[in-house]
Amino acid sequence: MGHHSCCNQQKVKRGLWSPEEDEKLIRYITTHGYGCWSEVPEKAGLQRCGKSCRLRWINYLRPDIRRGRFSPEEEKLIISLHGAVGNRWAHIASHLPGRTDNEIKNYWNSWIKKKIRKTTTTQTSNKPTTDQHSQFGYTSNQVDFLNQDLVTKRPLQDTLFSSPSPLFMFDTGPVGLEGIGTDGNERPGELFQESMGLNSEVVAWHMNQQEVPAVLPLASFSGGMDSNYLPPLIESNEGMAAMEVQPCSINGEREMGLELNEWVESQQCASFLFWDQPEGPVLGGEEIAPASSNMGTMLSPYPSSL
DNA sequence: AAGAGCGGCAACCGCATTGCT
DNA sequence: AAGCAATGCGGTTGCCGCTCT
Repeated sequence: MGHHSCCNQQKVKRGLWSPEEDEKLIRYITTHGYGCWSEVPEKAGLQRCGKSCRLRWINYLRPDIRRGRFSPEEEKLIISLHGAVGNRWAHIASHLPGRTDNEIKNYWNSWIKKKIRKTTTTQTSNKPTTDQHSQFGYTSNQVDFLNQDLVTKRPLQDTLFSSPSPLFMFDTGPVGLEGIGTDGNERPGELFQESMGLNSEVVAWHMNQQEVPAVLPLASFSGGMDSNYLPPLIESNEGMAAMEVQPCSINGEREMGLELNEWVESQQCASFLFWDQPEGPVLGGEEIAPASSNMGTMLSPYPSSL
């Protein structure tokens, strides 16, 4: 198609929407719905193409839209989901109620990249420290991964969703990975890098137990999922997106004295990101992220490089 | 004060996908 | 099965406001 059929009409207006146009579109959609977007402009008295109307409604005018700054929890969720599915903005947006793909895409392309570059610049001249990363809300392992993603543009979802291994594991325990590692000095970034060479993936979300009581059987995640699959999110009582959880044996393995990377390997896991740990120090006494979140610890997985 | 540079973001473009005939 | 139209999606553009010099 050279031209969009919906935009073939003459004198279609382009550019920013005026308040009057917005009002017309809102009035029409709220009374008639939007069964066929190509019919909307004419019926609503707008000199726009249907596609433009749809975009305007979905991204800015629909009543359940959520505007304003992204919360730390949303930001973390975006980064985590982006690591899992790549630039599939609509997919990511589906896990952030009220947010649009366009908004998330813009956010990623400006704010998050800027943060990462800023951190990377610092990193090149100085050995990274926990403080440097936590000033932006990222741990070193997150930054490492994101840098890699930005540089290589590797289509991560290909490896993630083609893996025969269990893709998702969940830990409802209040301490999760606390104490994993035998020397007491391991940093999350090092653990992350060490685990990058493995060939399978796992998603492990360690959620706050009080907020996320639901349990889903692990088997429901381990096979037959289509390429669009992500575990379902549920709403906590604070309005945050949270993932349903399933107990796993992290603590048990820790008690057996395994290093985390060994444990990861034994579980056919590839890599992890570590989010907030509001319970206090973890991983050998290191606080791995600023305790700014009340979301609980969230472990986000990334597929290993092949 | 003014203009150049930059970044954020709304909107567009083109391709992919879906659904209908 | 093929063709077409509508919709969905991600990449990109370009305007506008802010900051810097």
